Amino acid sequence: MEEKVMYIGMVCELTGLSERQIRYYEERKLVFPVRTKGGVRKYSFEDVDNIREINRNIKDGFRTFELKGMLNKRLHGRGQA
Amino acid sequence: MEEKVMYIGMVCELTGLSERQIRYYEERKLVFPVRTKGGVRKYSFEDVDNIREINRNIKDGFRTFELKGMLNKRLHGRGQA
DNA sequence: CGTGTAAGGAATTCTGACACG
DNA sequence: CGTGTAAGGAATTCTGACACG
Repeated sequence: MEEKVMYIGMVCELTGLSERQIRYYEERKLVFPVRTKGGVRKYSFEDVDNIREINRNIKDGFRTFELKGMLNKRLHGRGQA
Repeated sequence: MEEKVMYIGMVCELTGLSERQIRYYEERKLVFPVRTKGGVRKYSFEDVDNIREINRNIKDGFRTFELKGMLNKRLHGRGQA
C-alpha cells in the first residue's frame, strides 16, 4: 500500500516516534509525505516502514546526511533496500 | 490491510461520498470505525471497500436495514461477500 | 429513509523558535 | 545533530438538530 492515507499522529502510534522526529526526517529529505489542501501531511505504510528504518539507522550511529546518500544510491540502483 | 489508520476525510476522498453518508452508515450499524482518544473515527481499507459496497447497494434500491440483515448473514455464514 | 447544511466546540496538525550539547 | 517543548493559528472532525419527502 503506497497510498498516502494517514496523518502524522497515526505514524507516531505505528512507529512509537514523536512528531518532531518524523517531521525532522522530512526536513532532511528522507521521507516525502504529500499534503492536504490545508497543509496536513499524509503518509503511506511504505513511509512508515522507511521511517522505522531511518530511526533504526540513526540509533546505530548514522547521520541523516549519510542516510540521504544511501537513499540516493537505492533510488539509482536496482531496487529495494 | 485491516488496520484502522485513516480519518473520515480520507474515506470521503477514496469513496467520493460525504461525511454525512459515511457517518450514517455507521449509525445504521453497517460500518465500525474505531475511535481516537479524542473521539475521532479511524477507518481501514477494508472499511472503505465495505462503504463503497453499501452505497452501491443503496443506489440499487436496498434499505440500510436490509443491508444489515445481509451483513449478519455473512458474518454467520462461511466467509466474504 | 438517506442525505444536506449551519453551528459551536473539541481534537489534531502546522510553523518557527529557543534549548541542549 | 537530533530531539524536546511552549505558543498561537489553522485545518479537520464531532455531535445534535432542522430540513426534505
